[in-house]
Amino acid sequence: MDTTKQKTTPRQRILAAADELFFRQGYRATGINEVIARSGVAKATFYSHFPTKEALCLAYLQDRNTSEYAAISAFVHDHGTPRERFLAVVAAIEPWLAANALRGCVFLNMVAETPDPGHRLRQEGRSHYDRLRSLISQLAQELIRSDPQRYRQVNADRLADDYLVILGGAIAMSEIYHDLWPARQGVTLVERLIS
Amino acid sequence: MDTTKQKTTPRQRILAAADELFFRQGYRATGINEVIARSGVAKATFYSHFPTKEALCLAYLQDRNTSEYAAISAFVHDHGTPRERFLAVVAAIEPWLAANALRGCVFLNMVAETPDPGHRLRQEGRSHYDRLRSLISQLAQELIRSDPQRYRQVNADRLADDYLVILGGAIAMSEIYHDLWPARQGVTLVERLIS
DNA sequence: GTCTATAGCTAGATAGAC
DNA sequence: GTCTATCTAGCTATAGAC
Repeated sequence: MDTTKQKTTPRQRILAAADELFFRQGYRATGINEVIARSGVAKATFYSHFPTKEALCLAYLQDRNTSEYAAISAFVHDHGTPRERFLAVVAAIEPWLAANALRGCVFLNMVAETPDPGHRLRQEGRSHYDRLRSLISQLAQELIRSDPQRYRQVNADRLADDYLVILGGAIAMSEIYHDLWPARQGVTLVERLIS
Repeated sequence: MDTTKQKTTPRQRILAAADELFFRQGYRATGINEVIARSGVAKATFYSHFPTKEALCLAYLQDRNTSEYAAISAFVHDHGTPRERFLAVVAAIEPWLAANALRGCVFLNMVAETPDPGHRLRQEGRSHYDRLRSLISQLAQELIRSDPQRYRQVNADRLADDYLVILGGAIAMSEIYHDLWPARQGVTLVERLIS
């Protein structure tokens, strides 16, 4: 049943239901009827907002892309020093995974269900990690500028590539083991990158 | 019985078809009828070997677990020095992903389609990475023994945890980007672990 | 073992009354 | 916008003739 308030628009309720069900159960495992039932809209209303299930999924991924980046940006900028901000991206993984029942990354899970590399649903995942990579690269540059002598041998872009691999591994292995130790291991690995 | 008359048994053909289709398309996206058609067996024959689709999937994952570990072990032992053998595990990722159309890891993809942490299909993935972790830990111990002075501050188990996160990230990010650069980045990251 | 047929269900998507 | 009814297609799994 629908627990959201009546003041939300049908579109918002549909997207909220899709976000929860697609994330928790997976895309193919979730029927469109289930999304409709949970969002409390009529079937015709759903199809007036989204022509297909895939269109809904794309909108869901785009919303996730925006909201997750906003959340991680906020988390980063809650930290003071350049070193803390740099580490904050990977440090954010552990609480985030814990709050999401260790279901891993929306985009990694989506890619697993979407073999075609050119598919629009996959592109959203690439976009997500590209934005994270840009953020990390920026933070790396700030870090280098904060102590040019110490980090004179460090290349920001190369560092961002390393960081991204560790970040992805922390998420993927936490999902495999259904445990937070890989997320914590990821933090120490990134710390070592700049030690 | 004379097994030379028929080159492959129905069970082998079913498993070969499942391996290709489940891996390429995903588990839920693949219908059991498709598996049956491709394996060239009758429907009743299929159900005499496997009671359910899920049972087939479990057998497929178990076979993959065995064959992939055997392949990576062989690759490792083709290398001479302890350092080369240690690096061989992550170095094997790039050619392996290339040979598998960058479809990533069977077990990571399976986990994405299986939310329930206690599900049998998920346990096979944990088992796979546990075996890799044991192998890496062994190779780390050999490496340390080969030059105790140089590696006196290295802990084999801790090193294996780090290695596993990098390995997982190399695979996951290669799948996201549909590109081999994360796999190559993984090699340099592991090299840095022991430098 | 093979083949066809089909049960029983659910999926995504549409139509019509209100 | 809501509701019910329905279409077509596909799914997993079973049954029966050969």
